[in-house]
Amino acid sequence: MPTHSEENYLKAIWKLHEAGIANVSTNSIAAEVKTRAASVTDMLKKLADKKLIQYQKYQGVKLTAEGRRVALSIVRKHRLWEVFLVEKLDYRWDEVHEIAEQLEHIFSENLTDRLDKFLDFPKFDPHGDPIPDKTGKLTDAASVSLSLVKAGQAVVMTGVSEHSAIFLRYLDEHGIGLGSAITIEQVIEFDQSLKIKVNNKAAITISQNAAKNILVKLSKVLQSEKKK
Amino acid sequence: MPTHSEENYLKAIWKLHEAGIANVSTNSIAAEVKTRAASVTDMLKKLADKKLIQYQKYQGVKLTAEGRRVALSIVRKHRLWEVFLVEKLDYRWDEVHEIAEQLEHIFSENLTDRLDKFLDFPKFDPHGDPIPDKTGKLTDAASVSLSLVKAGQAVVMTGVSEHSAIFLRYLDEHGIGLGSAITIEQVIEFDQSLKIKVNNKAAITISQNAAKNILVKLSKVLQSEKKK
DNA sequence: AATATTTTTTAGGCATATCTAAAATCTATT
DNA sequence: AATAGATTTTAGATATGCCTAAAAAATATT
Repeated sequence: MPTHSEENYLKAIWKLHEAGIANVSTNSIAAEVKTRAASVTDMLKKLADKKLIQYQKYQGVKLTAEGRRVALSIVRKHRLWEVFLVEKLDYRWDEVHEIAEQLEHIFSENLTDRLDKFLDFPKFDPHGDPIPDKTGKLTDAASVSLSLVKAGQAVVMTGVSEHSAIFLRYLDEHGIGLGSAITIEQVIEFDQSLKIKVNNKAAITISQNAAKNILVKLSKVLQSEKKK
Repeated sequence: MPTHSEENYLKAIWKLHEAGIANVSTNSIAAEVKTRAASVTDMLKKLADKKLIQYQKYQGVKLTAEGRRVALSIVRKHRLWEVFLVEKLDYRWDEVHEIAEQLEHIFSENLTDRLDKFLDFPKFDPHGDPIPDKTGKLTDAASVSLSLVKAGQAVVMTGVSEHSAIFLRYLDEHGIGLGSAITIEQVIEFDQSLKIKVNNKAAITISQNAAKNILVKLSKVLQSEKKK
């Protein structure tokens, strides 16, 4: 049974890998788990001993099938608890991360399954991230960054790629949330900021930096998939 | 902030104290937390340094006010989560202990309060044990009105449900106080008044009205039933 | 290709929490 | 009051997980 710490490292490696890095570096892991590179090296040796990662000195790491399984079970729990916190305990989407970081380590597969059922088998967490199923499969959001969408296009918001509370509150303040219908009125040439309409209200302007971190879907297909 | 382990020790000491031991012994703690006496001694030193217990070598331990506060917050969380597991996730009352042992360490006072509200402020956990409120107060589970006890039963007085000076003086005059051992000799059919012995002195008679306002716990039977 | 810079690893510590074995202390009995 | 037995504490290890500082290796720059 992996320790909390081991689980955190596996999750971090999974996240980084998910972000597109094939061989995850020691430093990037250190940044992700908020520790020092030396501590990461220590842990990598242990995880390699336990066959949860493939690791060769100076060459970065990859999850093994078993390591990936563990990582996904943590991600599954994290995201399910986030749904619980928001839907049942009325937390806002920018408040749930720290608590879910603790809850994700609660061990009982049966508990996870019952929670899943209690929440009516949600497919996405409050930030639009997909929740792995029991077997580790995850529905691909197939979303694209709002910053890549052309003027005139109508899209639906499906998620965020930046999860900080500050950013989430920024979105709240601008009336932007999961499922929001967004129309791009204009892409300002000078700084690539966007003039957009959210749910057909008065147009607002958001920076390119903000747009980069907003994930959207071009069609309206998502509406049926999304169960709130 | 106490560690998980410190919290477990404080909870164990609280439990043992609750069971009637004034100065809790090292061995009894070792049995409760399932570890060795030497490990307990180590931890007792640490807890004493942190002023969570009063500890003198070879003399047993007592919780300080702060230690009790911590212990009760753990007990509160444990029992609230047990209610959640049984009422929301359909667990049976004999299945919830291990999972609640993990959940009780989740830290967020706000989460605890929201959970409490979500569960509609339960007073007892699925085993009938009282749930401490935010301030650490707990309703005594075992307490029932003396007027509901059958003839022949031996009980111990635990409280009153009527706080007037007149009533309290009445109790004083009859030698009835917290901790008094009361035996019901006879329930008089005509007016439901009770013939009782207090601390094995000569039998006295009290009215049904008085009996109604005296809270007692059944001294033997209930204790064993409680830990099913 | 040689050197400078960055990244990663090693070496050596520290704190937590546990253990066994032995010593110290308390308690109960004769 | 002396001693046998039980309890508790100390001493000395072990494992986890973190740290800093220095060495080693990889990468970038000239």
